[in-house]
Amino acid sequence: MSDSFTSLEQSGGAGATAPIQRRSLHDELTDRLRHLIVEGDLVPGAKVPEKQLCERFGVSRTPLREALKVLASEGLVQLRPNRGAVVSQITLEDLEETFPVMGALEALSGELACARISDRETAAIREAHEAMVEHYERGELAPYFRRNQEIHERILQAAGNPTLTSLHRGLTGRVRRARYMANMSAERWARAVTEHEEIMAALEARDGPRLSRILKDHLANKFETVRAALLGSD
Amino acid sequence: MSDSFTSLEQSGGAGATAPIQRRSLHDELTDRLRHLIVEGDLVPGAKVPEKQLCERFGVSRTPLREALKVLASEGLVQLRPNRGAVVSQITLEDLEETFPVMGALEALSGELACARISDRETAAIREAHEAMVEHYERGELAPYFRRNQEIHERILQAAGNPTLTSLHRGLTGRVRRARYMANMSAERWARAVTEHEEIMAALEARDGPRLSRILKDHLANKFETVRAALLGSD
DNA sequence: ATAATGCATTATGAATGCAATTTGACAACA
DNA sequence: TGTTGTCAAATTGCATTCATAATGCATTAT
Repeated sequence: MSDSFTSLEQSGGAGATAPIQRRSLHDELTDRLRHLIVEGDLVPGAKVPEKQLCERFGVSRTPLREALKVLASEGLVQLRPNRGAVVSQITLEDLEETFPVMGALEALSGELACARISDRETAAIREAHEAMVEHYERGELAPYFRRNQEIHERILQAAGNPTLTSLHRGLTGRVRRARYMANMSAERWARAVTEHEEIMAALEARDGPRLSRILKDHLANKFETVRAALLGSD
Repeated sequence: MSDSFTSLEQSGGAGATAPIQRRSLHDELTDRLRHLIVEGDLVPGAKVPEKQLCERFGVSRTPLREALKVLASEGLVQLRPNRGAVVSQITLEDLEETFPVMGALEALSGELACARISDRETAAIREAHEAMVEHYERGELAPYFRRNQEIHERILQAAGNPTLTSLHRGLTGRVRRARYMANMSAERWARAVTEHEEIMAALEARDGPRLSRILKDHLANKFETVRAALLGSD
């Protein structure tokens, strides 16, 4: 039996024998709602009437409410007893406490990644890095941002620590709604690219402590940018 | 009207006019279930039939299911579509990835705490520390453990970063079920107490980087103990 | 005119009901 | 003997229903 399974596994190729994924409604809903919130389609502070969302998604209230509970535990919405859910506001204070934590997590990811990453993956990240630099030189903000994000995600991935990845993802979701990157000054942008060069160097040298420090500083700088943008716009 | 309210406030005494706290069932249930799991009353790997729990708590399935969703998002239970929930197993691999993350978080908490803690709170922690040492000298494991936990929680608290506290709490919950501290050797115990002396010293000196490093190492050592216990018992 | 009160409407919290899926047992068959 | 197929019981996922609290509005009193 183990044999037949193995042969199946081999002949079928990657994923062919993976369990067909039949997602439950509440699971699907959770993802969709999270997406709506993270991408800003549901504005912070807005009430989230259950009925309206039910009609929007064509489901009953039960799975929707289950999804809301999960999102509440992630901090994306707030549930006020008997008074419904609101999309969480993200305040400067929130960011002030979120960034150091993300910094600590990214620092750890750098440390772990250096210890475990393969040459192959390093090369892949290098590739993403070059692409990102090109976008920078052309002044293409959105593609730059995507590549940037990809690099950080790949480092996280290379750390090989799902718990770490998951916590980081949660914080990213909270913060992403505050996309003030558009306000990024030319100087800050140049500086960020420089920092990324350093990140690549440390990664390719497998210098964990150094990468760790750079990532932490990188995030701290990023926060300063965001803070400046926030204070400036108010 | 403001007058009468004020007088009510004053005559009623503390809390008499405070909003009566009405927790929703699912919220209460979430806490209770979490407690059952963290404290090991529900053994890892065990199935969690909804009906049985409903009878146990005297509620219907709706709030119970909502609670399970939340616990699943915390990683305490696993939900298998159409197949119910099981209490998550905690494997050595899980611990191996959880501890470094906790280490990073505690390190950050040390850093932040040193920057913000008051003399008053430092003194309170010192008090807890002395009490813990006494329990150690008397060989009272359980009270020792409680004090130990109290100290780490107070440092977390002193860091003044709810996000950090919350993430840490989540990980603690996962790990606490693996209470192999009873297997702690005399040497390890002595070493742990020494480390706590160092923690106190660094905290009282407001030496953030040093406290940070000590906490990280402290946790790494703790993990080694747990790992040894795990490997030994299998 | 303004503020307070009572009522109707609406939304949320929880329970129940129903369809679909899984599970376990037992029989048929190679 | 071991495998496969079928079916009943149990369990889960979701929709619906009922109960309770919150909200909006009209009325009334000051």
